[in-house]
Parts: sequence; C-alpha cells; structure tokens
Amino acid sequence: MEPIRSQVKRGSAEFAILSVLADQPLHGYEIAKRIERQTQGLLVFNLASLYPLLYRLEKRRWVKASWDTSPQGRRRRHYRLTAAGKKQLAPLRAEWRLFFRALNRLAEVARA
Amino acid sequence: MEPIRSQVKRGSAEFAILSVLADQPLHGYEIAKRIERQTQGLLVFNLASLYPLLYRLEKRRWVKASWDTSPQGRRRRHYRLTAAGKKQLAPLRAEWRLFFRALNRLAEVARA
DNA sequence: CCATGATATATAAAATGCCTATATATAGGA
DNA sequence: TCCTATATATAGGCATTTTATATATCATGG
Repeated sequence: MEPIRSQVKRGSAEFAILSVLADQPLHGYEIAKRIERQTQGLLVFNLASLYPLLYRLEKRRWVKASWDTSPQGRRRRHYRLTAAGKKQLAPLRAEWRLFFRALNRLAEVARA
Repeated sequence: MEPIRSQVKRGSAEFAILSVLADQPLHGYEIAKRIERQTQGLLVFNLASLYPLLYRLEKRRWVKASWDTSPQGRRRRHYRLTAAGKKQLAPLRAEWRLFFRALNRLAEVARA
C-alpha cells in the first residue's frame, strides 16, 4: 500500500499527532511510527516535519513535553496532551468530518 | 455554516475542480460558485486561487479551455475535462478515500 | 570488528498550495 | 450613483510539509 501523497494529506499532520496523543503520551519518534503503523502505511510523515510541528503545539500549550530516558539510556522527549489540547480535538474532528462530507457532495468519495 | 479552514481543506482544490467538471463543462467563475453551492458553503475557494490552478490543469492537458461569450456579451473561458482528465479522476477519488480511511483509523472522524 | 539499520532529536533550505490584495471591465438593482 | 454580481488575471506572501543534513547510541549480522 503506497503512502498518501503530500498533496492530498496536506494539513492533516497536526490532527494526526493530536489524535494519537489522545490515546496515550508518546515520544516524538514513536508518534511518527504509530501514525504510520496505525494507518497501515497510508499516512507517513517525515520525522523532520514532525519535530517543528511538535514545538509549535508545545508553544500553543496543546501538548506538554518533558525529557526522559529510554531503558537503553537514550534521551528523548515525552509528549502528552494538555487539557487545552484535549479541548481542541473535538472541534478539529468535527471540522474534518464536515470536510469529508463536503468532498462527498462533490465526488462521492466514500462509496465511489 | 462556516467554511472549512484552508489549513484543513488544503490540497483539495484540484480534486474539487476536476469533480465538478466531471458533471459538466463550466467556466471559471461558475466552477467556484458551484463548489461553494454544492457543498452548502463548506468548501469555498478564492477565485484568485482557482485561476492559476486552472492554467496548471490546462498545461497538464487534464482540462481544455476555450473562449466563449455569455448572453450578456461577456468574454469567458469555458473549461471541460479531457479524456486524460477523466482518467485521473478515479485514482484521485481512490486516494482521497484511502486518506479518509487512514484518518478514521487515527481518530474515528466519520462516526465520532 | 565493522557496517548497517533502528532509535532519537534537531535545523536549514526549498517546494507547494492557497490566501490577500490589487487590477480591469460590464450588467443590474437600489 | 453606488453597490453587488459576474468574469478574468497577476503579484506578494504565509503556512505546511519535504528534502537534505547533522549528531549520537544501540542491536544485528556478516
């Protein structure tokens, strides 16, 4: 299964990150891998794309990061959703849902 | 109903144009209005965004344009899908469908 | 023991996609 | 006469994501 092209998935990275963080706190590298695995390789975001995005979310106080150390002694940043971040998720989901609905009205994407 | 933010709809303009042109040939201004009406105001693309996009599609030979004159005597460009453009539509729909499916695996967008 | 791939974070430069602003021009309604 | 709708067009700019590059440790296989 080939990954969705960036032209199509553009705009979804932030939503994808917040969504996987809603299930559980993760460190940066794991966020990327989890998005990829959970979508069976359909959604693949470059790690170099995700780090700046994580800093942006942190600046907005939607996620909170803290350094920890892996069992192998590697330093890594642990990200978790803040209360403010959780509040963003529902309206974001709603907007994506409306977007899908709108495209379906143009093209019958869902059941084509 | 507020329009979908460009952050979210980003990447969908080309698909939206090809989709409405699949139903019938239209001129540029009508393409924009039709997308807006058909999605009940959810998808709104600026006209200034659409014209360069139409030229790009024309260059790729996915659409073919010809000048005509409105009943009011106004000059306008009439766009229609070429055979090549029609061929693009099915795989594009498939890709959008997969994209939706992928996001649903992360966030239950469809039935949240 | 050394190469390779996985884990882990980070920044710079570039490409892409859409928006805002601006310009031009005609028609119709208030 | 002014505003809105119709109709096309270009320039400048911002936001999002990619590619390229850098650094460093751990595990596996040859």
